[in-house]
Amino acid sequence: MLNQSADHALRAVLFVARQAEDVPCSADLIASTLDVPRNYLGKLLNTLAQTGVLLSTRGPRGGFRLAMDPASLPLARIVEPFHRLPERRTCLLGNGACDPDNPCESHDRWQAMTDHLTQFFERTTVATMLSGHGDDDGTTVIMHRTRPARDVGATSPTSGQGSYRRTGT
Amino acid sequence: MLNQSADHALRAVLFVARQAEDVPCSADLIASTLDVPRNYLGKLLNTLAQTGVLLSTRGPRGGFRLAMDPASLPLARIVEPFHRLPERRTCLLGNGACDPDNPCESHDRWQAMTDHLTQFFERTTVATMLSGHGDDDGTTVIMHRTRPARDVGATSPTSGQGSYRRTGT
DNA sequence: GTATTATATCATATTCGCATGAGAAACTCA
DNA sequence: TGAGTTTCTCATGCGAATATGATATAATAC
Repeated sequence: MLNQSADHALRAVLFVARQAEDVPCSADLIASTLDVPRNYLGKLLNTLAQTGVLLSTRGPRGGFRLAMDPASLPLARIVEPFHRLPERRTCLLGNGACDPDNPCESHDRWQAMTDHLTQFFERTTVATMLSGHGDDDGTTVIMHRTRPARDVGATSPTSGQGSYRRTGT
Repeated sequence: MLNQSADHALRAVLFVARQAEDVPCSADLIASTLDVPRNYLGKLLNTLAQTGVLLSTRGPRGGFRLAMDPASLPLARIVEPFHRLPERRTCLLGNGACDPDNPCESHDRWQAMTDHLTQFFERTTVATMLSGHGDDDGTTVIMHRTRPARDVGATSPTSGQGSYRRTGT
């Protein structure tokens, strides 16, 4: 489904999101909880911090915490740096035999499937994932981004220094 | 979406399925058409033959043809030897934190997504993929298999020696 | 300001999917 | 039977993803 890096990243963020907001999780804690090699996870957490998903603080009582409201954080934002979601342009028969202007017989069916997949990652937020079992349809669209915005930087959260208000829960 | 091997395999089978039934396609032809390295594709075609998806004949005018009615051939059957479809048992939070008896908060949502994906491959047949654009719902369930049956061997087709009757078209 | 804790970064090892090449085996046709 | 065609099989190369280890850098607490 996802490659290992994306999988680790997603699970790490969900873990961090479940903790109290202002208590950072150390990479050590996350790594041992998820049973992922320490240094390897460190690198993943690092890129998550660079893409503005997590905030990192060094030193004692340091660690990682969410950089934004989990209700505004689609899974795609977490996953994209590690795992390319399928592109709309080419379908199964790819190379020349199929493009949007001159689609092959299989194009529509294949694209319906990949679209479903892509939209799951784009529409599902961290908050949704933690909101219990799937019988409420909290999967409202939060943001539509066509391509990964790589240079997001630590986008300053809505209300001051890393303290957003949790909406639901 | 799929790894390259599964992708090549799928496209190769679709290509073969589009040809006349009794004229085998040589690996050379398929490879050049799909723009895939000859020997690499050969190995893929070989395992497709071993899993009973294709029939291979050697010698002049030899090559590969479908081993069964395309309407009875779900994409999963083609893809499984090369690409593991997601398993139902473990979800996102995997390792111990989540199992079917004691699911995590994210379990249902994640599983709904993976189920959708898995069912696409299990319910969509080669015939469906070639039946034109996706507005008819020809995706009726053909077979339900929970785990890959690796030792299928060349399951003798329904009506004698490799000559099935094509249903639609 | 020094010791401690933790992230950041670099260099390197390992594993696996992808790919290549050469030769063996099987089949057809003349 | 022998030449030609095609799949089959084995051995090997290559590169990216995964993983490890050591050191540098930053923040806190005393």
